[in-house]
Amino acid sequence: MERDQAEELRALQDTLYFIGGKWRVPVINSLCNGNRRFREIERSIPGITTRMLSKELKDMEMNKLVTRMVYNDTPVLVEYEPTPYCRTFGKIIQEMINWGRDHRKKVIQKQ
Amino acid sequence: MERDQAEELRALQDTLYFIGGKWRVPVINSLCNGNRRFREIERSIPGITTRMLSKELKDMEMNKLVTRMVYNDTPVLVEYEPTPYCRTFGKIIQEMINWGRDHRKKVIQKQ
DNA sequence: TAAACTGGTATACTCCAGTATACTGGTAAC
DNA sequence: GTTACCAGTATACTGGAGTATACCAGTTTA
Repeated sequence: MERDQAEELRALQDTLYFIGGKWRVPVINSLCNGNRRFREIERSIPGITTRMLSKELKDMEMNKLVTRMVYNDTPVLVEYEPTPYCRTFGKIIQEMINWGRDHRKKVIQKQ
Repeated sequence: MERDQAEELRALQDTLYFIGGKWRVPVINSLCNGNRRFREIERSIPGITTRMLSKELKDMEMNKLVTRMVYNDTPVLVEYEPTPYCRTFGKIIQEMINWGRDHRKKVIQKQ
């Protein structure tokens, strides 16, 4: 049986669309690494602005990648919990980390 | 030994940067599927324009992801050959295809 | 009591990735 | 002789992703 290139391309493009911008994957990664609070996530991703993180988390909440939990202690405590669905990105992210690592090695080697 | 989150993030961001825009991954995928000629690649990726494909292939040539071969028959024949390095993306792409497929299933299921 | 933390929002701006469209010069098929 | 293929280039335009910066109200630390 022949592989359906069109179907594969669709699946691929769905994933790329879902990943979207510059910050989605790093945010997922941060959550999967155990970071939960807003400033904690922010600090774990150098370069991201509050605005972008805020947008990203809202978007991810709508897409059921993250659950926003508010605890009414004083001061109020907010935690972002990655959903099981969020964690299904794990393999892709791991492959990306591996590739990036090898790439860096290769670049250093060349110099 | 503790995992180095900063190092992992760097590797991840390197990969994301390398992937760059909307078309890099689909083009790599097309090449890895055996498409070689300009119009052939173009047709295999619905929605891409000649301009974007041209830019992408040039960029990929500079980054040693693709080799441009010109055969001086008449009419001139041009072929784009993916380098071994290009093929190292295979795992990431496969994981992306898998994820996209599962995602689609999940979405259809919900309706 | 001033500084620094929390979890964000508001406004303004910029730049370039991606789109749209037309065109070229040569070859080959109908 | 006109339509269609090949492998692209040229020009013009735009939307929105991402940046920069300031601000808020409350709390805790020095």
